[in-house]
Amino acid sequence: MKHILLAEDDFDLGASLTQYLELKKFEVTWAKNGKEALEMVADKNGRFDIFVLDVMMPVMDGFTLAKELVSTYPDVPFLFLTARKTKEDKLKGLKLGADDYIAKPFEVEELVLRIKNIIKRTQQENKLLVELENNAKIQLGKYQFDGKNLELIFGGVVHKLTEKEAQLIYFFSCYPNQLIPREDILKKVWNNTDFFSGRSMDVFISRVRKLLSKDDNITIKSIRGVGLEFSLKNS
Amino acid sequence: MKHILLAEDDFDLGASLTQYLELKKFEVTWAKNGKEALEMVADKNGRFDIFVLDVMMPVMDGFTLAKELVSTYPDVPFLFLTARKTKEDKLKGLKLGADDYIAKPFEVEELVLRIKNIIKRTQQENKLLVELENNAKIQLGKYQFDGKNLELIFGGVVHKLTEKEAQLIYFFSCYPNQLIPREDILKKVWNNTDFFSGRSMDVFISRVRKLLSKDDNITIKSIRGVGLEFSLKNS
DNA sequence: TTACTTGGTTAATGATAAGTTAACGGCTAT
DNA sequence: ATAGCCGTTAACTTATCATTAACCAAGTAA
Repeated sequence: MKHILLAEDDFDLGASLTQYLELKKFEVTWAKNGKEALEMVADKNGRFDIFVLDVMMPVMDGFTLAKELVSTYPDVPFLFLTARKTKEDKLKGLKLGADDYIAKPFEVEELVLRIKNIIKRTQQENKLLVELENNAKIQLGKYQFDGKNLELIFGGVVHKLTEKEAQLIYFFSCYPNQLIPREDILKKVWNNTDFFSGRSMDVFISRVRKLLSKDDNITIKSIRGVGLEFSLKNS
Repeated sequence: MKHILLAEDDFDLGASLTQYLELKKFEVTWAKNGKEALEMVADKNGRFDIFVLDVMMPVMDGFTLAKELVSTYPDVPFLFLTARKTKEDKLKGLKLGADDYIAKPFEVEELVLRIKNIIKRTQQENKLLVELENNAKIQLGKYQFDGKNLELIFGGVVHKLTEKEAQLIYFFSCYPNQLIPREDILKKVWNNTDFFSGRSMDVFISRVRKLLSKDDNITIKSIRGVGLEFSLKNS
């Protein structure tokens, strides 16, 4: 069962969210403010699958809370709930590394979807990471990708990769055949979503395309204004 | 069967780790604090394959425990579990010679992987060490390496090595044809990962390259920002 | 159409990691 | 003491690689 930490000061909203999420088979720990949240997380040594944080809370606000949390538990994904829908707020949230951002009022069903999505993604990434640690080479069409030794192998020929190239390829192979928002890649691989990182990413995508061009079944197509899709047709 | 000493005061975590590790066919001895751990290790004369130590424990903390353990059983690898993921802690751990460092919360699966990795590495190194202790010479391409007598022999000609040169060559020969992170070499050969040790290592790598340059099938190539690869083509 | 945006590609740039050689300084053994 | 050895530090050079810039092509809204 997935364990959610919910930090929400509003009693009504908190109670109904808790109830609904439990209905959806999540285990929910509900903290009424940031300080309480920190204590509850520490109690469990941070063993949560996701943190869901309200931005506006007394005692300690969501942003401050998030900052504390990431520093201690960098591997747990988190998303913000907020009444304000300003762009600055969103940016502030993303800068902290938030995995998502939902503006109140929202449909509970949508929150559940997003939570599920984030947890799924996180697990996906961990799964492949484990595979890599195990020395396993990942098969990408006719290529073999060895993320540990930074190698891309095609027909017995080994091509050395740089770290960033490898990271990007690794990230793509986590999400084959699905649309990946540019923002997500930037956050994960560049830890940064500014303009220049974006351009830098474009350069790397161009390179990776070239590196993987020997197999026609691998394509990286871009969806203007949204993101990229790494397709792997298995012929 | 590999034998793990687990020092962990948290009952829940300790119990679940023990259970999981046993499931993965490890023999687990679980100590609830540092003092108990020392006794248990002494009981078995230190015959463990790895020590897994929680940093924060009552009676005797993980760092103190580790210090005691390395002084008596320097050959057993160990890793730290810790809730805090501060840089100082990590550095403190590495200074003590820790082989790894896992921040809570972690996936149990990840812990298993790291444990396996460390044990594998240690065995790899021990295997060659035994080889050296016994018949004293390792074949490296056209060279013979005698780590015990600090000699490198090429075509009957004996070249005397210094201790560090020998250690480095020995370390490389443990991991032929794979990327070795700089940090790993520094930890093992220099017991230190600071800037100057790194530069010192560069000097030695340069020397070793020269020493081994008479056989074209031996190369030490560096992967910027990551590490080195000692390749041994057998022609 | 025009004006503007987004992304692709290539080349130039600059930061910094690594390579190399030499000088230094703490030991040890004489 | 002192000469020699050896690991470290320093100084300088070279190479690598992510970033930035510059220029293009394809989309999109007016």
